[in-house]
Amino acid sequence: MRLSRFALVTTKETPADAEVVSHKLMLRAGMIRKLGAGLYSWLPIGLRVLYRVEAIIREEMDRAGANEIRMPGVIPAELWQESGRWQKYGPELLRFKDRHDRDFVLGPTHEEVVTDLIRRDIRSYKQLPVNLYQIQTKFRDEIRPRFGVMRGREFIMKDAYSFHVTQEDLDREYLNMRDTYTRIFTRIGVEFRIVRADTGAIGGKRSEEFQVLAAAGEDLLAVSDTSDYAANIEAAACLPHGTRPAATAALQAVSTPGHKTCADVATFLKLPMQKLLKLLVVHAADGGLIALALRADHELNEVKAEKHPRIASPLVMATDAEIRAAFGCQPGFLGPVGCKIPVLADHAAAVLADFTCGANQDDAHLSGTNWGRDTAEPETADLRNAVAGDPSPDGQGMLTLTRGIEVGQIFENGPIYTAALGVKVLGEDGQEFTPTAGCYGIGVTRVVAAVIEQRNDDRGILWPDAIAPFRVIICPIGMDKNADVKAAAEALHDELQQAGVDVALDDRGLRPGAMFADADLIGIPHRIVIGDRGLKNAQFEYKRRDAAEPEMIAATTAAVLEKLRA
RNA sequence: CGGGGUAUAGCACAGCUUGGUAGUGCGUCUGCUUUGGGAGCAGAAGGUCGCAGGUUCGAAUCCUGCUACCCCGACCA
Repeated sequence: MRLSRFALVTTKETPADAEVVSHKLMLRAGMIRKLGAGLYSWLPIGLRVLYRVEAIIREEMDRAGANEIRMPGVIPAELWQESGRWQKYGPELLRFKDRHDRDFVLGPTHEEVVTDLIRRDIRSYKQLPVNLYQIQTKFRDEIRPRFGVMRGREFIMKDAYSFHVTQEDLDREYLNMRDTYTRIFTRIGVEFRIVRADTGAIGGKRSEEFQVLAAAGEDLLAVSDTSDYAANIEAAACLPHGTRPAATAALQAVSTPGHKTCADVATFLKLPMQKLLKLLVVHAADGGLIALALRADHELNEVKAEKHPRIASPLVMATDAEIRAAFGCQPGFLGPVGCKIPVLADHAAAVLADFTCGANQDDAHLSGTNWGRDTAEPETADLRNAVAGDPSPDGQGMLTLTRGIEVGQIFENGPIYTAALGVKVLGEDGQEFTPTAGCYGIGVTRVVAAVIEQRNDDRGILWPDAIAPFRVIICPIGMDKNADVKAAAEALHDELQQAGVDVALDDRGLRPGAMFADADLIGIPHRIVIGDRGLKNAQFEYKRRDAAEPEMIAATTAAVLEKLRA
């Protein structure tokens, strides 16, 4: 490819609204341009990277026995109503009507559509298992799109769905996909970690995420410092540990006028947050209210709360009015003593003794509070987010927290969608049964951003060879003035191309500094500089993008190929 | 959805407080010189100042409404 004919626009300056490195570099390198909030055009240089990522995914999915299909992005609402997600899925689901006033959604994921496909075409157990995948544009009306392509509203996803006769076969395919994803991300050349996950909006039982470790990541991960345990904070269990010390202090009212927040009360009473108990009030599963007791320094884990049988799902926090009706005071002064609604205590909160909590009366707290003595023994549950230093749930080591970018997730859905859509297949025994299913996603556009987050320096991107827009760039110096340089550069370009190497020739006639700056910014892994200086000694200059210094090599295509192979 | 902010040339910004006919840098174009890490000089093009109203002799500037975009938060006990 000759850069003079390639639509490439790089910039020295970064547009004001880019915050994270990958977003800045993608804009500066001319990979993407923004159209609207969370909506991006992919320009030639960016598209090349995207296609390479897609190609690796296709190869590995096909190798794993999956079949590529393509479903529509626009889906009739009926299917979503049938699965129940028309109601369950929140405002992230973009809904609209056609000219006949019929409801449609812009697909954020395609369980319903594939399941419908299966329902129509799969008649016999002999047609199973089957794994269908597509690489397609999805739309999710994110609350807050940000970080460029990392959290866009429109994005490209590889989504795969498998259907099985038995749970064992689903387990087999789940592991098959786990291996496939491992191969995909390894080939792409990014460092990742497989992490236990919550099943979220998709639903189902077993699930793991593929996380690219990066400081800019939006997900918090809890990782054991000794074992291989790793989980998304949403799914990291906090097991009960420690026992409650005996009560020593007497229950005592303390005046805390206007001190509503935990931090405020702790400072005012000169107490550590760990000795303070907070009460959050949420809607209960039975339609009433339920109070959740947590240590003041801990955070409620909404995912865990939602799953608790006594708590309403989705989680709804009580309003100030509801709290006043139930407690007779404002939030900020709530406590378990004399509490008229059921109390569910987090394991860590339940082992507190002599703690301070709200007095259920405005401007007052209670010190020296003890479970069992001043209140009933609370029912306990795991309700909080793990924090650094917690024991690892597998009993080995301590948890540390790090950030990650979720680039893939695999699920065992089980029969939820097949049952909801009434998929019936004839079994070996002549009886109808409902197949069980799994689904497996990769955020293709996000992978591109995640790789950049992990691989960049102050000059630009450092692409791994596998997904670089070009593997090698030729920078001829003074090409327009020097016929030898021009001839050598063009010959090398043509010969590399014939050898199947994806090569760019910078024939734009720029000054050397500008050429080098662009090559570094765009992140091309290998660079050949051809100048009359080197040519006199029959030499090219070769530099790896990540090497400190260039080296001189013989001015032959073979010598260049040798370097590319290394 | 709540809070905050921004909107002026392709990009980044100044000008607005105190109303008077729109500017800087980068980029782009032309010419000459230059050519191993984003060149120098000279010249040039490019703006309905987000949109709609209002105030005023006069509005980028003041007022009202709208729209778009960005940031923070959505755990608060």
